[in-house]
Amino acid sequence: MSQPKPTESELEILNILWERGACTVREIHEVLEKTKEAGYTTTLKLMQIMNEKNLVNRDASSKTHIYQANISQEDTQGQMVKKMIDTVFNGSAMDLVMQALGNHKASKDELELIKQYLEQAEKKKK
Amino acid sequence: MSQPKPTESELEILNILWERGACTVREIHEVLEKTKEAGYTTTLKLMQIMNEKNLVNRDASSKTHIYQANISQEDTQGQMVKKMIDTVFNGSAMDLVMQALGNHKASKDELELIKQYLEQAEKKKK
DNA sequence: GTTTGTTTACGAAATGATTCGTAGATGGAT
DNA sequence: ATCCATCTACGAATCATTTCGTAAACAAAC
Repeated sequence: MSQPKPTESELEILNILWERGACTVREIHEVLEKTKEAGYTTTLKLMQIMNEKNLVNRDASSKTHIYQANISQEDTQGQMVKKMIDTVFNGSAMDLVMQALGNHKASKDELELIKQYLEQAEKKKK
Repeated sequence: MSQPKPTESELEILNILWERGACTVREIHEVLEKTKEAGYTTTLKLMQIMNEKNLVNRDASSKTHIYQANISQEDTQGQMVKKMIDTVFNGSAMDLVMQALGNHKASKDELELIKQYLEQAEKKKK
C-alpha cells in the first residue's frame, strides 16, 4: 500500500497542497511560478502523473479539476528521514540530529523544546 | 566551488570511500555486489563520471587507478540535511529532529548524549 | 452559433541517471 | 613473443524525470 516516493518536482507540489489544501492546477502553477520557471502544461502534466501514482486525489466533477494530497506530510517526512538516515548517516539517527542542530542553530526555545521532549522520552523508557 | 550534489548511486560509492579510504574500482565493486546487482563496468563508469564531477580524485599513476573521496562526509551530510530541511520540513530544523527522534527510537544512551549536547549549546547562548 | 479564453489530454522531445557491451591497453606467466 | 586475466575508455541502450507543443473539450460572452 505504500506509495512510490515523490520526485523533487512532485514534492514541491505536495508542499503546496499540504499548506493550502485542495487546489486547482492553476493555483499550484501560480505558486510555483513565483520561485521557478515553468509552463502551465508542465505543472498540469506533473499533477496528472501524481494522480496516476495516487500521490494525489482528483475531483473531476467540474471542468476545472481539483487536486488534494493523498499522502500525509508526516508520513512522507518520516519516510524521507528514514531513508536519509540509512543512506547518508549509516543508520545513525543521532548523527543526523547533530547535523541538524549544529548547522541550523536552533533557537534557545527550540532547544528547550527538544530537551523537554527528550526528558519525556526517557521517562517512558524506565 | 561547491560540487554538484551526488546522485543515489554516487552516494553509495562515496559511503564506501569514506569508510575505507582510497579504493580501486574492484574493491568498490565487490562491496557493492554484496547488496545490489551491478556489472563491473557499471561501477567503473560511475567512478569515471564522479571523477569528471570532481566528487573523487583519481591516482592514475599505475595501471589500476586508485580513487579517493574529494568531498568530506560531514560537508555532504550538512548539505543534504539543509536541503531536506528546506524542501521537506519548510525550513524547520526542529521538525526534522523530532521526526528523526520519534521514528527511529534512539537508544537511551543516545538520548542522553543529545541532552548533554543541548545543555552545552544552551550554556553557549547565555 | 461563433468567438475567445481556459482547461484537460496526449504524445513526444529534452535531460539526467544508470547500465553494460565491446574494444583496446597493460602487465604477468608461460 | 604469446597468451591470459584484468583494467580502462568509449559509446550506446535503457529508464526515469521534466518539459512543453498541439489539439480537443468546454463554458462564458458576444
